[in-house]
Amino acid sequence: MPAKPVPDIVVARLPLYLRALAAMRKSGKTFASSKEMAQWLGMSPAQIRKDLSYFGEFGKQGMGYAVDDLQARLRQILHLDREWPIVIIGAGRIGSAVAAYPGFADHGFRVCALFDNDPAKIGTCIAGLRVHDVRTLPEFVRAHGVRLAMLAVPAEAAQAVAELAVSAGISAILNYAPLNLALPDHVRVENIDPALHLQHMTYYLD
Amino acid sequence: MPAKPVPDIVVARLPLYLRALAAMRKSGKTFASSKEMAQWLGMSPAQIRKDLSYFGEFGKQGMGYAVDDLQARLRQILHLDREWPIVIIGAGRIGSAVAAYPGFADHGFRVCALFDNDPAKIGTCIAGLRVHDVRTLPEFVRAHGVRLAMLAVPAEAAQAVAELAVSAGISAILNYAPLNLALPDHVRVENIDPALHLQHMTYYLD
DNA sequence: CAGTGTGAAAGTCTTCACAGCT
DNA sequence: AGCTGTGAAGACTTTCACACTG
Repeated sequence: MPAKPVPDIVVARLPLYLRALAAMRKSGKTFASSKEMAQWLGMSPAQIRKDLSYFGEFGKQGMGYAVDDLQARLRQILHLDREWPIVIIGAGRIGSAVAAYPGFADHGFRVCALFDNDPAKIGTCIAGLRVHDVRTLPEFVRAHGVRLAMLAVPAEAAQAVAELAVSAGISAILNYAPLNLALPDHVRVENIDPALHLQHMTYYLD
Repeated sequence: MPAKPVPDIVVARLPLYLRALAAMRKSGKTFASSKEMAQWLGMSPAQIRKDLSYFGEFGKQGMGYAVDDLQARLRQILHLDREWPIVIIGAGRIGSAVAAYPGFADHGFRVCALFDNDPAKIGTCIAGLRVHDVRTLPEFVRAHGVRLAMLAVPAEAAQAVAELAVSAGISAILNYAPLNLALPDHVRVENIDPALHLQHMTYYLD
């Protein structure tokens, strides 16, 4: 759809717009201007308009954007107009916490299984989900057409497990392990590391 | 120390360098070149050199950087040469998971208390930590000189609780609630939202 | 008019490429 | 030879400012 290539940084902001729109909707608004959304999100109106303009002309002059409409368009653009199955690899503390987090289901992601290599965990249930042997991961991923994985294993194991996942068909990984995964270019990786954020913030203290 | 103002984006990468150095050290190296670190981190050597040059000349020509030395310098720069007490606000699923995560202590952060407003939780222990009444937060923060907080309350409550924390002396917040906190400029806020990352990645699927 | 969409300007960040040190 | 530190170039991002529209 986009005539010109869309910068990744712009794509990264679209989910924020979706979040702002959800808030607008909850407060009963049917139209939202770039200014209102910008205020809610703590960013500039111009940036929102420019970002959206990469994908089309969604606004009405003098009115702003129709909330429902823009929400639907953004969902299409982000491929959120369907349900995405996800697997969680690693059933330790982080994996369990992530599995129990309801915020994914709310956004159209369905966590459908956990994987671990610890025999003591395999076969048990965590947050209502069965823990499978990680060796059965490829089979499971292929059978269910899973594309997304959240990786919550110890750093030492992460690279090998990630490669296993990718070879089975996983093409996007949300990585909680504190290292850089080296994977083929066609695989998207995003990292989450709270410790990194804390270390960043202490720079500004004192 | 820095003669020229350091871009925030550069500060954000320093913890990554610390992580690379820890890995180098574990594998017994005493010197690390920008090239080696860059490879480990998946970035360019030039960027590492430029980033470090904001803070001084730490490298030895022809050798690279002395691992231990650079590690110590970066720790100083990031104010990680001390222990930082942290409070966690919100003892629900996320707060509990974060409290149990050992990764903070490993990096010099000491989680020292949890706060909640649910009478059923107050007084109990989670991950070995007492859950306090959130109304006693200001008192606690002042008494212990806490500057850092992790915020893990429902979105509706987040802004009010954040203001309470800031008025008590908190000056940096790691926010897990899915909204933009509006706080005075002197307060640093960083956000963690896994759902946002997933929504970002699905753009590139199919 | 209020508010979009957008070129052009300004600002920021990354990479290049090379002098200079060990 | 090998690698740092760094101006200058290049790439990317944000902001400005205004023509245009319902």
